[in-house]
Amino acid sequence: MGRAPCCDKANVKRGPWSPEEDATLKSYLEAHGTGGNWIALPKKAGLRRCGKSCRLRWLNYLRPDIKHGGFTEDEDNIICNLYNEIGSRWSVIASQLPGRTDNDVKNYWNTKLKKKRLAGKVNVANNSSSNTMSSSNTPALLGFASNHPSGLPNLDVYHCGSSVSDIHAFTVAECQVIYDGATTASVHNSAYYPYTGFNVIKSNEIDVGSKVSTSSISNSSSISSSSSSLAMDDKASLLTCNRGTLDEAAAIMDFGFGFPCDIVNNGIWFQERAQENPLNYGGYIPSSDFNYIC
DNA sequence: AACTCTCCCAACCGCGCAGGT
DNA sequence: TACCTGCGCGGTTGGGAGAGT
Repeated sequence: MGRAPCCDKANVKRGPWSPEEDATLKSYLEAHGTGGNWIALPKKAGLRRCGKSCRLRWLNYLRPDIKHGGFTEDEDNIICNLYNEIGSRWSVIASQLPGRTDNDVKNYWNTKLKKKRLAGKVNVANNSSSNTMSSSNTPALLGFASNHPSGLPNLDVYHCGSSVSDIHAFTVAECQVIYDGATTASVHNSAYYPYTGFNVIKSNEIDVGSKVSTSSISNSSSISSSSSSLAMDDKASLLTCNRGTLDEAAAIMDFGFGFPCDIVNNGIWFQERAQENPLNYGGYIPSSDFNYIC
């Protein structure tokens, strides 16, 4: 026996929505919300539509924060980079593009971007030498903006150049970690990590000895081990802080070569974070969401 | 002008999952 | 534990619009 239909298809209208239906649905939702039940909604709103159809119409078209119109080049690049990383998880990709829906992104990919990408007209972050890091840049520290909805804590802080596009390899001597000391203990349990002020830990307070085996992770690309920078080779070098509760959480990660994060256009892609919280944020954080501290 | 082809996107479909009973 | 129901997701389709002949 097949699955029961979600509604009585003989008695619901299908096909394109009329302006009157749009207005009815919109005014009902603005006045009453969904009530947590899309299936019952059309009857309450006086619409001869399937609940799923109402939901789709609202989410993909009527919502006030929907952005209609063409995609920007930045959006193209974000989509391509995320597609490279996670494939066709359109809802995850769309969550990184404010105002865009998964349907929008999916349609755009299938009709335009796939071809554009094949033609080589979209920048895609990869492990090539284009991400070569220079250690001669002015050191800077980079932390997440306060209350970032990704839940990523401020105490994951990264050493970089003067801008995201200028992130470079850090040397052991340059290592610093900044963290929010006040709420460290709750970081793993809190979706929102309140900023209450940074502390700075000098490099001599960091345990540089620990390495994390990446045997369960696909081989990452090699970073030169001959420089004074941290070498990754086939391991991920994490500098864990050895101060109490920060021991687990505070880490400096190396950049740009696949694991654990990549610089992508206008932001940074966190492979591990994507796995932790794939449904909502996908591990991509745009550069505008970072604080810069020199 | 008429017809055909291609592109685009709104909408539909069915499945997997989560939550409730 | 099993079943039911609703939600959310990704894949697919249908038809309108515009381009090409």
